[in-house]
Amino acid sequence: VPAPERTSLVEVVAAGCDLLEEGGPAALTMQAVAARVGVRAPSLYKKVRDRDELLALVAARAAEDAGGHLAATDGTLAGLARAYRAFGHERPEAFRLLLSARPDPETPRRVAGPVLRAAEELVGPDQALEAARFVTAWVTGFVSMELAGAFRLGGDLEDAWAYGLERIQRALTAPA
Amino acid sequence: VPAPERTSLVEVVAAGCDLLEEGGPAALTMQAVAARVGVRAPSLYKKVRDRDELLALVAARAAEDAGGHLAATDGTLAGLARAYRAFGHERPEAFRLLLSARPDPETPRRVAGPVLRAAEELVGPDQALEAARFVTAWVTGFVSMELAGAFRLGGDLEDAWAYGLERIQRALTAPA
DNA sequence: ACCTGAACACCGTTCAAGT
DNA sequence: ACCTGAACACCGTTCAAGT
Repeated sequence: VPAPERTSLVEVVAAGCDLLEEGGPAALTMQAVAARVGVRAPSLYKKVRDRDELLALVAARAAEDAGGHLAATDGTLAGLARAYRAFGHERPEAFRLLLSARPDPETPRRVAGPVLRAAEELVGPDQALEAARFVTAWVTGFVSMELAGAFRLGGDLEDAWAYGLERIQRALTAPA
Repeated sequence: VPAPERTSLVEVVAAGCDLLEEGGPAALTMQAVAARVGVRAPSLYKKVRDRDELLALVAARAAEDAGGHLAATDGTLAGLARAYRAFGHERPEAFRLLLSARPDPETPRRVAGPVLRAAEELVGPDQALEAARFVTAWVTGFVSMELAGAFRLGGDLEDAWAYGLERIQRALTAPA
């Protein structure tokens, strides 16, 4: 006797995203997700192999959302950097998860695309990859430390951001 | 009737460090730590309020160890960057914990000292803090992404490292 | 064909009872 | 004064039994 689904994978992943942002990874329990989609925990294993796979799916959706932020910019390095930082401020837990979990190998490629194009615009195709990694590492590190509260020596964070962004642009455009 | 201690806080924290590096945060359970120091789990609560405090102590020791790496360099930005990266390679889990957990506010200050001095040497006292944050963010981001396997577009990672380091030095020494 | 209660192993934590 | 077994609440996961 067939029985209709009472929820869907999309709904489960969405509930996971919400719980993650509301209470961190520890709040993303199978029971909490199940309760949120109106089902009991064991039913989730029809949609998902285990909690780790659910976390990976949540990370993949976070990557897509971050990619959306990037796609909505003017495409300059400064615009992309600002957008990535803004995403980190709006969804700190998703941002952190992106750096710890490994989503499927395809999604990050879509995120890296805009950065790679902006870098190529600035330094040409030969150094585009290195330049993109240079910018990405700086932004990722800056936002990670910011979110972790690791900038503890006083001073203005916005100054540090503007300083870094300006130096990066100068470093990339200056003649060798 | 008094009873002698069968372990010590230092031993407990050391066991925590080892377990963390061997199997990640999930392997750092109270039972595993207890077993490693030859005691039962409830006894740990004589040394430590809860698991979170133990994690914070492990993070603090990781910060001290990282500081040791930095202190053993020539004190240049390049040397400090290389040493911090080397620490990340030797103790990836400790490195990750440093970015997620918050150790006591005093230890990071000792880590930041050498970087701040090297930055001041290069750009003068007015921009020392911003410059130090610039370098630190880049190195932190680079190593984090490296450890997470987030550099997925091929290319040589050592090239990307050298490229970034060289650009940073150029950006900091170039005239405004 | 999905959903569920019950069960199992494991975890963090508490506490009264041992020595 | 520390250590422990037992207990509790919670978690991820499995599975036979329901519909």
